[in-house]
Amino acid sequence: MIELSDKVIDFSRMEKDTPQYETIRGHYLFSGLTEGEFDSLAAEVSVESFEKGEILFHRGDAADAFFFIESGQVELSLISHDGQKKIVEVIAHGRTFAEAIIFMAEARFPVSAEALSDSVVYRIPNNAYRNLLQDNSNACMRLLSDVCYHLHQRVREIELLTIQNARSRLASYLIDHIVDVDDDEATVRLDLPRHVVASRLSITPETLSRLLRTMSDDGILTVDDRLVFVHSLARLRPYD
Amino acid sequence: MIELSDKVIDFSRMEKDTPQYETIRGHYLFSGLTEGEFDSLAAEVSVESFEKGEILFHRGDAADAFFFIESGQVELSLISHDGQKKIVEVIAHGRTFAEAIIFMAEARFPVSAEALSDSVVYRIPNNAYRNLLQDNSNACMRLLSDVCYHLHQRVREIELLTIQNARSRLASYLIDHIVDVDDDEATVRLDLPRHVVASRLSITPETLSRLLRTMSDDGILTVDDRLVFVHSLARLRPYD
DNA sequence: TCTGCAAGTTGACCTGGATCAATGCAAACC
DNA sequence: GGTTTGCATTGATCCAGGTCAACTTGCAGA
Repeated sequence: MIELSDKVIDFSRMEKDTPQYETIRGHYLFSGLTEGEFDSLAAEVSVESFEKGEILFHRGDAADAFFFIESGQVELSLISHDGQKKIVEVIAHGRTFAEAIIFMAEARFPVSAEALSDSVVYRIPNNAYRNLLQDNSNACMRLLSDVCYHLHQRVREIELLTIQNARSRLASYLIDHIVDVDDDEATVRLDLPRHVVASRLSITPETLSRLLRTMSDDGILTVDDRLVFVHSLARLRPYD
Repeated sequence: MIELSDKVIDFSRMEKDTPQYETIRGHYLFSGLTEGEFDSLAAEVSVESFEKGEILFHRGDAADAFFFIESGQVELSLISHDGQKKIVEVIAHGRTFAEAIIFMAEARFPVSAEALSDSVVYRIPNNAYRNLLQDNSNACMRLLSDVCYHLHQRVREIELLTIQNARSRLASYLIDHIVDVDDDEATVRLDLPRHVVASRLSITPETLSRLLRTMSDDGILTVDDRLVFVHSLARLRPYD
């Protein structure tokens, strides 16, 4: 980690009316806490900056904290012995990640995390947060439903990987990233570089390129850099 | 569901010193409850019997309860539009399933459940259990770590599906089902029919058969019905 | 004992998507 | 300006694993 000393703020003394404060305070993991609870937690939070490509942690590292992204993007990935990488998820501003390890006994990160762009994150110690939950069943329930949501997302991904092919997975991805719908047409914004999208879909960049090509040739959609105009949602998903 | 009336017991009046009572009481989701809490929960639990092949629920059904298996086996599966089925998990005696939906707002089962053999299950209403958690942070924490465990299992499965091939997945499966190790040798017991194992590994029965054949031809292992004798764990996993 | 019927095996063949390699192309740098 | 560097596209080829079909085996029921 590179300490950009002028950027690293002392979290516990953060002004309470800044947008940064508002964002994290509004996050569902913290919005249920009282002012006092949050302040005591804030005293233990540290702020860290990472340059694009820097590793926040490796899979298997001891996990004693989770993270909130103040700015930038972080990819969570799995890496095989022969160097292959699969991006499980990309987390951006205002979201937390690795919060599911708060409750693991012998906690180790199940994925690796790498900054996709220059990023600033808040590191929140598991202990500190866990102590707060001890007598705050409200926050406890929120965390439970958060973790359950993640669990279902993973089940959905397993479904996409096993009983759907690359073409269907791309269709699902496009539908998930629609920014505007008009009846059977839609506009999709790909917020990530092509090779990252490909990895999320567990395909190669070549296959992604070819799939978009053939869909485009078939008149189903038009690609303009990171914008995709879907002309027929019906034809995008033949089944369902 | 077939009501095998002579088998369906009134759970709330179950004798407290039966093995059935001991088993469910010892389950981590219930062991943290006081006698009184458990009794009030038991009043809402119903007992249901299913014959082999019967469906407990379909994916997408409204989910207002989770289950504890008293006897038999239940498969959790995903089914695609064209009828393909992928078995996500097989649950047997003494374990719960679908407990992760307790906290979903608009709760729907993310998978389908079917009895693999004749089974007796206890149906536990979400509401009843959730109410107990409200002021029992101990039980709450247990559930949290349970759900986190499942989440990590799913992440592990995604890893196996994306960055490992069929051969490696089978190796992992065999290693997970070892019943006895002796240095570099091991005995594995396959507790499920071949085609179920295949589905769990997201391969066809044909491929499973062929993989075992070639491993057997290579002298890595010997297959005797549902028993597999691994002669070299080292050669089973070339990497790792 | 015969007669399904479902599970498992084996062989022949096919195909979706990976791999390898060449090219384009834009931003970043000297 | 030119050069480097890294992502994206395209074509040619390959292969793991699926599909289809034939055959075997074991067992449940009449």
